[in-house]
Amino acid sequence: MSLAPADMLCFSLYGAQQAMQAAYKPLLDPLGLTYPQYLVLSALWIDDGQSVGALGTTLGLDTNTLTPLLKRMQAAGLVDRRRDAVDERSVRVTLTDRGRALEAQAETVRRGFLKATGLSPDQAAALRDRIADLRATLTASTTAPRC
Amino acid sequence: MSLAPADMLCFSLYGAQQAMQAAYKPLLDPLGLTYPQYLVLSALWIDDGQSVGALGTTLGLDTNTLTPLLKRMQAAGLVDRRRDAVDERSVRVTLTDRGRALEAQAETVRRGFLKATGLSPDQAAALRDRIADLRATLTASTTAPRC
DNA sequence: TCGGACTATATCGCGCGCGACTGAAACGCA
DNA sequence: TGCGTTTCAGTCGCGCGCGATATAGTCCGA
Repeated sequence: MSLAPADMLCFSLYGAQQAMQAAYKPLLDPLGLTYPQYLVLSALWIDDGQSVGALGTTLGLDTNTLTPLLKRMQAAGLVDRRRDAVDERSVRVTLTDRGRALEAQAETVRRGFLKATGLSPDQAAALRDRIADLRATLTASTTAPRC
Repeated sequence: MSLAPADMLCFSLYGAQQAMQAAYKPLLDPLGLTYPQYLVLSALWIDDGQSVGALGTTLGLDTNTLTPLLKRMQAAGLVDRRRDAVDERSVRVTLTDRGRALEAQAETVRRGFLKATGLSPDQAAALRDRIADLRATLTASTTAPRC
């Protein structure tokens, strides 16, 4: 009557995410980055100087995860954290020269990961959209279980 | 030149896995289980008395994760851990009555999660297979990067 | 303008994952 | 038989995620 982990949608997701991070490891280790740190940089390369909260919205993380993570990145010399002069509540996260310079390596990382997936760019985009849809549905059903 | 997290396949996976665990939370909290603990039980419901290593192969986890996890489950009265009488190196993990009894709730959990995905069983199975393929490819490319 | 509500970030505790290492038991071969 | 090798589990350290809580800054209405 029970289902084996391997037959569950949830487990495929769980395992694929771990395999994804494992695949990134050899690509990111030379840069001294963890995967979540790479995500933060990716967000800042698009839009530097975001607040902690804005980063959290982009990445789906709360400050309890982001604050220590950003402090480690600051200690590594990748970003600066400074209180906003206008609104002292918010903290602006900006790239250092070192953080900005890593963008030059990003293309190599992306190509390496795409190669590891064995997918064409179109296939990868299609699967990405399917999974993103699943995420959206799950999030919606969790945050608003009524109706 | 850079890609936003939302446009990356890896990020959709990362976010979907978090949304998946969040969707499971209201289903598993009443049972006093975390998601990895639910996976362990699922594996034991199929095949009770597995060794720690066998569980690790099934779930893609090593003993550094499993041993503390299983100890917590033992403390919660869900499983027993006993050295194999024949081979004293391996540890057999067996369900307690309490752990076995939870299988009765599993169907409710499964239905609740499927509903949260908004997918039909066929759609869920199809997506599961696609994601499992991705996982297999990623794992293969990571463990054997030569050739 | 003053006080309460709201907002943004930070802190704490705990459960994973995982790399690196340790130690004990079983195996295999000289 | 004895010793090196292999196998299995456990331990340690650290970086996430996240629920719960704290604190400081801002806003808004009486």
